[in-house]
Amino acid sequence: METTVRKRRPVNAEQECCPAALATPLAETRATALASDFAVLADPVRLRLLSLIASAPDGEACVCELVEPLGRSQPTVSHHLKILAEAGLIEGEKRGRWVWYRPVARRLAELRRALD
Amino acid sequence: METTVRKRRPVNAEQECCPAALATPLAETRATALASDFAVLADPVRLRLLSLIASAPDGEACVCELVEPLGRSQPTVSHHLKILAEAGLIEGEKRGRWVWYRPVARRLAELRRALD
DNA sequence: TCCATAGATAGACTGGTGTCTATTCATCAG
DNA sequence: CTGATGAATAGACACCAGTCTATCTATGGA
Repeated sequence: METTVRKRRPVNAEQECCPAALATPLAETRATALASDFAVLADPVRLRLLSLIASAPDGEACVCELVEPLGRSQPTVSHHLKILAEAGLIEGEKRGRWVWYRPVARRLAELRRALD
Repeated sequence: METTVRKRRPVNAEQECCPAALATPLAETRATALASDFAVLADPVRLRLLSLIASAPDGEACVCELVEPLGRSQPTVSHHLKILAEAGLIEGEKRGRWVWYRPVARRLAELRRALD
């Protein structure tokens, strides 16, 4: 598994990747992009999905493990996973009949930085 | 102005105020609350309002200064300010005919922490 | 080859949200 | 007291987003 040594970044990666968004007036385009990212997080099901995936044993979880604890239908869960993936907050990998999702730490750090 | 010495907190206030939300499976109630907070940030006008207020000379701005740069009607701006204030992300103070808004840093830090 | 199963897609329905105009409320100047 | 102005509220409208059921696609076992 190459999850941890993906690209070899220094510890202060967040400092170089993206500016603190609130320290200076946001341009409309950047505000729109940021808002789209936060909109992805603005749903309890997706937040729980993220937390379930991030806290899974190997840092990844298959869809079959996610449907039941969420209490939503399988298509609904699939729908939310797609939204998270399109936002780059998770990424999926198909292995056999199962798809395994894992969080994209860099993107989460990016959003965290935006609130500085 | 008592903005800076509001309650006297140590520097590591974020460590004690709220757990990292993604490190453990989120309970439904907490997920719902967090989602509501992110929903407030999921709008470009509100993000620009936050950035305008946070980057204003004295860390505060009156409504009259915000309407024009946003290109939205005064009631629309007022509407968004209300949403930000109800979420506790900003707070307003009426002085004379004007209302001055400033960011609530503690709340922003809280949300930042939630993405750990 | 055929069936069972994991997951994605399609389409419909409903509730919520951003925006506006019109109006009201509050504060100060004269 | 009265008029002007900064800000909030009310109500209407259009659009988007979350959920479901039904269906389709793909993979592996027998």
